Amino acid sequence: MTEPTRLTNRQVADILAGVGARLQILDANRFRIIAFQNAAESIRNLAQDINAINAAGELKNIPGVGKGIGDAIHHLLANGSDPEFDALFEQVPQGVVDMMQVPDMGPKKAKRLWEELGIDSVDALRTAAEQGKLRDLKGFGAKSEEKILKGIELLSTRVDERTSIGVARPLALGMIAALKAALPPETIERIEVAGSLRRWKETIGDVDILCVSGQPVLVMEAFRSLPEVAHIAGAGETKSSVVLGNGLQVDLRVVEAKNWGAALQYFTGSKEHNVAVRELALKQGWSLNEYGLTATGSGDAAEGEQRFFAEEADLYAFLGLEWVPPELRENRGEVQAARQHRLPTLVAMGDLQGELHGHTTYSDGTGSVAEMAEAARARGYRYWSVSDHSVGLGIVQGVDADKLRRQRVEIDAYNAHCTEQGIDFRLLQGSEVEILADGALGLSDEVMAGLDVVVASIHSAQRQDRETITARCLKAIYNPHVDILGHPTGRLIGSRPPTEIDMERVLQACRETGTVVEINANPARLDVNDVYARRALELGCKIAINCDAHDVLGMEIAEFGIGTARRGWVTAADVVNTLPLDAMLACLKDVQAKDD
DNA sequence: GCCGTTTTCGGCCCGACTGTTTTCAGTCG
Repeated sequence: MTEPTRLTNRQVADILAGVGARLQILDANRFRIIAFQNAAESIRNLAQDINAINAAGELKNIPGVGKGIGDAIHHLLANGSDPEFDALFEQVPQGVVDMMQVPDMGPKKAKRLWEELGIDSVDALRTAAEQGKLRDLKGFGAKSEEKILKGIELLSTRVDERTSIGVARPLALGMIAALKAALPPETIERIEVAGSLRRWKETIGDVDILCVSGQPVLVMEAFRSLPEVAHIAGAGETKSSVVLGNGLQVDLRVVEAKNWGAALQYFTGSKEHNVAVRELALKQGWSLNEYGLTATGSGDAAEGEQRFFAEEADLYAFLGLEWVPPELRENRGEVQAARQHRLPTLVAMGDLQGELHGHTTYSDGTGSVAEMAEAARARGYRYWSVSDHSVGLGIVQGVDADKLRRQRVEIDAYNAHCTEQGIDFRLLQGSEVEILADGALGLSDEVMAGLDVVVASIHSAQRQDRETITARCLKAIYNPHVDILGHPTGRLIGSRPPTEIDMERVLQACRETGTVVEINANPARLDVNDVYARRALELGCKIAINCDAHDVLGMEIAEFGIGTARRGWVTAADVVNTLPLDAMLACLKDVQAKDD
């Protein structure tokens, strides 16, 4: 019996989004459209495999999935297709859906161009615009053609539509610093990044900056004159949009001090979180916008009465909510938790006591053992684990048992120096041991037993099929000497997709064996991501937040790991490297085994 | 089509901007 090809969460989400887009073009009931879009987004952000959820008969537990969409997904997974969806995909060509990628081209325009001029692809759209065939259509003019051509151009030049937070954040902070420097000190009263950057999302669509100033025009002019600006996309009195050389769009909005709370809330998003908050406000008789609350007349306050909030927390409190940390604002249950005053106290930078995964010149790092130790101490860490690559990783000169012995001497000497000087710091000896293609490890059990911390990671044969790579990883997890699973999915944001590994089984095995799950803080990795981190907690796993530093500057990125952890609802108590040294070591497998 | 601190029906967020318009529809964030 042959099974249909197994659909991934992303594929199911894409199909549902495709259905939503086609319903939009066909001008279906707008709430039905939203339902498909919500379900697609919900499944895209799911930690568990949709097939497993389906097998357990729990599709309807997915937020946004009810009977109708649930049944359709069931069909889709069982047969590889759904008759109703197939008909929709047949009716509206993919090219017409693609046309909606062009800026300012929505479903209404796409539909009319398709129906009235037979345009059914972006290419056909370009040709028609070039030939001036669009201006005859009611509602279109020469300017529309120009705009469409420009939009198509933009589409083809912009390869990645989202920018890594690792790139966007320094750029945004740099622009804020430059803007302050360019203006008299008192011009800007407050300024902060908002949007997905403030939420520490792993990729950023565009940068939103919010500021309070009594002289908005002055601020706008200074902003548009910054040297990074390649193109000015919009220039209003309180709002400007610019595009930087790398294609990143940055929006700056100036508001009055009394609107700061509502404006910061509004521009931080996410859209889904804001919708949930506004719905809640409406139920209490208030309409919420970026300026504040306006009474609708359905509550106690007289219609039209306004409330302003200098701080975000005041707005949340007025609605009966705890202040929601930006990282949680994704409408993943945070509004309800805030109502019940049961939001978690998220892990913060200051909680980290040390790190358990980093490299030195013994493998592919550029800092010596002592240099890395000094850098760790400068950050206020109490411990840092030297975990160079083991043998088995082809491209890197790995560390074998012999080299480890020499390294141990160096580490012992550094620790002795700390003891003499009365310095409360301890270097640990570890390894980032290679999980080989067959699941064997790059070091023997005997050697690993002599190490303080063992991180096990996959760097090769990442294209193995789901079953193979999962079994390979499980073998490492069940090894009694492996303490931490390093960057579990192997993804590189924007350049390499995650392996096909079955994270649900991996996390369950980590829970069962007491293997710690890493959040690798490298902004190109952020692995595990926010969603898997939260799932790991649900299953009862422990987390480690590590920079995987390869040089002394490599420890500066810890904040990205913290941001990802916070997005995953992680508290300090969930993270082993927030513990003092002895308590942290007691969480690791080897020590537990020795105690037995 | 989904959902429930107005739960099995009747709701479902808000404002700015743009281009083509003489009052607005469409798009976006």
